[in-house]
Amino acid sequence: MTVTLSDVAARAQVSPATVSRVLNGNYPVAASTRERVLKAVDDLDYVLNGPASALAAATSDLVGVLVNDIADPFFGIMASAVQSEIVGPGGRAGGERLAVVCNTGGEPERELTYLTLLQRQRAAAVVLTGGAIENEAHVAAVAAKLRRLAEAGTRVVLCGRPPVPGTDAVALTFDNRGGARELTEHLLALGHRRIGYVAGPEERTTTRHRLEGHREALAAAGVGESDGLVAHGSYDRTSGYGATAELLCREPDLTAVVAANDSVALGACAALREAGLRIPEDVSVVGFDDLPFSIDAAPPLTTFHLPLAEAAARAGRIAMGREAAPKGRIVEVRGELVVRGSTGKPRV
Amino acid sequence: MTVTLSDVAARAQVSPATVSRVLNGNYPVAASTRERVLKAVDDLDYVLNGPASALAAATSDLVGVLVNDIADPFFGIMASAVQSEIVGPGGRAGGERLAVVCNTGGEPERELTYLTLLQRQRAAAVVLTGGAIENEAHVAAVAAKLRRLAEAGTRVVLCGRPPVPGTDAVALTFDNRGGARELTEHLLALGHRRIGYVAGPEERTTTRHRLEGHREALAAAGVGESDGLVAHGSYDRTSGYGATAELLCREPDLTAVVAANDSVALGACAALREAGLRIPEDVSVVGFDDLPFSIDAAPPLTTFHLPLAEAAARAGRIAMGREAAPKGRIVEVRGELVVRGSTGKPRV
DNA sequence: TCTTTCGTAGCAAGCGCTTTCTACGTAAGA
DNA sequence: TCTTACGTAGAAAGCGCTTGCTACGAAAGA
Repeated sequence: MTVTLSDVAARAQVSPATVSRVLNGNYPVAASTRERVLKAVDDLDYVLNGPASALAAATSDLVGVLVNDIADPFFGIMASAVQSEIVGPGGRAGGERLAVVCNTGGEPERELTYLTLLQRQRAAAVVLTGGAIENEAHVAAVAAKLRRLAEAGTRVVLCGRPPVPGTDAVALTFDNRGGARELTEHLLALGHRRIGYVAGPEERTTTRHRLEGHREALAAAGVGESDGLVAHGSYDRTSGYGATAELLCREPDLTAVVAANDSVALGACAALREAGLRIPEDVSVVGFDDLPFSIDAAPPLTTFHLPLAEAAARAGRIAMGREAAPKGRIVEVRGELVVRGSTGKPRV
Repeated sequence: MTVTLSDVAARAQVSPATVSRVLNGNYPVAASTRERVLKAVDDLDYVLNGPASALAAATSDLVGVLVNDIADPFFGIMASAVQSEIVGPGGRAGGERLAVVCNTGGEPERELTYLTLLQRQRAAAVVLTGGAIENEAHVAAVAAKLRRLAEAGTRVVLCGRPPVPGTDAVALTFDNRGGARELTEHLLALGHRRIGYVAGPEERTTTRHRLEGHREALAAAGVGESDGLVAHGSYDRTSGYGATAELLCREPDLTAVVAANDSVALGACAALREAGLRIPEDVSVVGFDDLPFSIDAAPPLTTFHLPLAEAAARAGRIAMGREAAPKGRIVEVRGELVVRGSTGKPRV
């Protein structure tokens, strides 16, 4: 019923082997023969059977991309960049690779499940994005999985995620700690002393690193930090809104809020505004990531720019073997402080 | 080297057939046997070979999702929703399906290429999101491809995309025309008469429908529309910025701008503000889609809310056969006008 | 007691492709 | 002229799984 290789072979009056070789272009075939085959392919509207091909050749053209939440532009941008780099070998028509995007929702089990599913598909490569979950058992499980994948020939690259000890997965990390430090230093330089911090979910490397950077800056400036000034939440706007309202309750006279990321910052702004506070006259706010929308916020967000697309593109290229892995297999991607309208001197 | 079914079979002292049946759970196996098999699977850390399984069973657990741009939350939200609904049959552990997200960039060839790639993978289903390209040849080519896919047993669902004649693909369409009409009616009701329109790219159904809705409203109100008031661009912020600046040049005294979508509206706001105009005191702005960030814009955007996640989730369920297709195979998803701070009465 | 039925398990034939190895004709070297 | 080499094509053996069919013992019905 569906057209197979041998149907094409029959029509072109050659053996199936020859058709396969024409299609893969990895073996010399006389021009006239090739043409005949190509014509037959066209006539019959033949499409290769991927699974059969993958089985026989023991390779696949699937590339997995693990993200926490594809609806979040932070991950969308990276997924997009990875995808644009995973073109197939030789650039042959139709020879492209397919990106399998897996939404883990930040849940450990789903992360492992998807890794197994990708292993089952014999994925050519896997790119893991976003911060990792900090849980000994889970980290060990992930390490084991990544080792298995690597053994099976799947290239593993981490993007914006800390290295996984015990594996030789390439890691492109983000300077979360340094970025947070710069952001807080910026606020301190403006004269702020009572600085609230709306953190991301606990047990996440990204959350911890950013919070650590913040604390480093405070400590370096000799500013004490009361526990009352840190609230945890998730990485979305709603959470930023709620956490900020709570912070405001605990410490009505804070003059600045450091948010875990830009979305959270937007939520924080909304909460602040609702409390009758102006930004930045009454309270300064900073985000993190510099997602596209942060420039359009009211006021535009001071934040820490992360070159997400560039980093992910590089991760994609490394995953495809089109770029050498950095020496040491680990490299930190630099970000940059972007000062916009959401920060200013504290009210007196 | 890698563990195969028969390795497991050997260890569990059963035939490969039995192992397969335990794993698929589609054939009675004695509890004691099953247990033995499961233990062997666990001991050997066995992972099924997806391609082999797909070949033998002539089915796959891949679901394609075509999007224009996964970095755009409009598509990210839909992709996420589809993905959350494509769980496998019976909810068996590891029995989940994988979402293959294909970024077409709105290019016709890439759309076809990806469709072919998904056909090659024998995808279980394909969900096409976003507006379609209006080009006779392309539409015909897509229709042919969708027919082929359907023949091969791949379920095809369109989400936010007009039906494709000549196929029986289920279509969940968005009310782009009606939404645009409501938006413009809202502006007209406020008293606006000189309304600029920043349209999306040409040859796109979404662009055309929204523009038509806008014109319908103008016509119904007896307001003439000069060509000078419409500018085309892409669906992003930058484009909205540029097009608005241009519009402002051509018609300095316009009092409202209708944008093709929220991102474009944000760009429009930026251009307006740079021209020294206040929103909405001097110029009102409306977006479309009601993406999460539009509530945080300055000022919050009046826009037309599209239930993207709900629609895409439904599309996913229909694609998986977990929900019956709507009768007629076509249904229009309703949206809703959301009035926020970016619109007001025109200046006098 | 003899058959029928049921519950389990194995055999073996593929699924559609890739690839090694072999074969064959012709051009080049001796 | 005879060999060697080369370029090209085919035969056939799998790749690792699924599944229709057969087989066989035990329970149930006659």
